[in-house]
Amino acid sequence: MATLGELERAVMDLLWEQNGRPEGENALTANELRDSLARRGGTTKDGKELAVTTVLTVLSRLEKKSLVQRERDIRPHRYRAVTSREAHTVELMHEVLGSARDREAVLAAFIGSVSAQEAEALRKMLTA
Amino acid sequence: MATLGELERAVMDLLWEQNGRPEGENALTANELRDSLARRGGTTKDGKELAVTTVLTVLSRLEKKSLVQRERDIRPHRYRAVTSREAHTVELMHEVLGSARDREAVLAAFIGSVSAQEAEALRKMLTA
DNA sequence: CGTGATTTCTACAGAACGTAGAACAAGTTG
DNA sequence: CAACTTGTTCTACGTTCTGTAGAAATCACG
Repeated sequence: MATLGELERAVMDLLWEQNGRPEGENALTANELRDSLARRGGTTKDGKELAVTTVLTVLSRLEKKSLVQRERDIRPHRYRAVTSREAHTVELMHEVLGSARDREAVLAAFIGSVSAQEAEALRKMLTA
Repeated sequence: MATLGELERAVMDLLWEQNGRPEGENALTANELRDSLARRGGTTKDGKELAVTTVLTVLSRLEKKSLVQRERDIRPHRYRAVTSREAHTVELMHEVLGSARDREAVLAAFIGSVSAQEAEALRKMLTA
């Protein structure tokens, strides 16, 4: 499955936060990401700041996974998330669901396992 | 995430298939599993049959992950899945959903992404 | 062309998983 | 009980994925 590592996840979170921001403002550079990560107490597991190359490596891997797209024409390359966080989550849910034989049975169990409020919200969405 | 490897998955699939079978009949031994895997063309990636120890190792790992429970008192230990395949899938879906900020947004997108039949089935479940 | 900023390559350590031999335990049989 | 047979546990190695980053190559600019 396309499950992300801790750092990859942190990077994606930052990129996803940029979603919705005006065009040209929604892409970050490796340095900006590195700084944001540091601020978030994110840093390294031991506490020191990450090296930019580390962030760049992660970004490359995320690009290979088609989760990130980068602007190569400008000099400090800028990176943006390809999809929204929600879309990505939904994709994962489908991946999971896809591994089931009886999809409806899973959906039924799933429905029965969400909170009452969420069930109600779902009902409205479906009957609307 | 508690994502399974290919072989672990294959083993779980076999164990899950035993679900619903009469008590005492729903647990398999390592050898039975090895044979079933071989029959399923499962075998090794190169084609030969798996060693029983391989299956046993995987079973141990699955036990550690609380996906499998084993009867230690009888001699050829017998293994059974702790939960149903559906329950497990639902659990995974929740894990995925848990990583979202806006759960309802995800649910909404999810609803919009399932087939019409499934949406209809969901609607019935929720309005029933 | 030299320098500083950026990116790409290469590398290594740790975890998870596939795979299995070696060693150990237990039940069976003469 | 000793020799066997069968099953289980230990230990180990190769691969892939992820975190982490230095070294080397590339760029833009004065």
